Amino acid sequence: MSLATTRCAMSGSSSSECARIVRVLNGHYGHIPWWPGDTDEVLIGAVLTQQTRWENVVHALALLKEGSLCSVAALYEADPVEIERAIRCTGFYRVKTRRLKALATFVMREYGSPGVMAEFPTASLREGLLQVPGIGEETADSILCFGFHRASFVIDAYTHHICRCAGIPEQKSRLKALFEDVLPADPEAYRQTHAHIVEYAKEYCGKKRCETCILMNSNE
DNA sequence: GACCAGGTCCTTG
DNA sequence: CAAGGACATGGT
Repeated sequence: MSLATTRCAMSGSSSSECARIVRVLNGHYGHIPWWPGDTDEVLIGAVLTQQTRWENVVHALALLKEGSLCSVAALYEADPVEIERAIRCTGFYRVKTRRLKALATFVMREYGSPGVMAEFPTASLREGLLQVPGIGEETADSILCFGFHRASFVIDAYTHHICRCAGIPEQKSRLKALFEDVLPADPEAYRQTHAHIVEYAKEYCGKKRCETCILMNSNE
């Protein structure tokens, strides 16, 4: 990539820095496919990907499909042992099985199906999801953003990390509001921006040190 | 063998 | 409220 590596003094507001991150990453990556798949798959994958590599999640989803367990309705009825066996490769498989059961129970009892859920407003869904044990802010927003195509921005460890590199020391809760204030209303922009951030972080940010946040510290 | 991965919850100080 | 630990397998 032919980007300046000179670091510049951080003089902009957090809001304009946020906008800059969105703009720079979009210019760098353009449109990239991210988390395709139906709503059921996103609901399940959102739990499985907690603190876990996506490749392992893909494998688990394939195993769930083989056992006809890759749907909220199926998980609702399934024997936990069967679920555990399929998702073992994602780690934390006992907790995650409990969380999937809790999520499936919530969806089936409160709505009847993910399809019916889609008729409800974002705020209502978010409030409900956060009541489910094992569904925190990031998982809830992932479900809303990628499963129901809502404009609810996902703040994960990567986003927090990159913002810190860019001189935005805000807390995660505050970051969500910052991005949502800067992004256009189009849910697709929310999806793409999150995708860009994750791709960027995985590609350039080392574990311990982060002298690699080149884009964030460049002049454009 | 050490260290980390697209978190969340519970316990402590 | 911040910090630390538990949950667990798989890749580097």
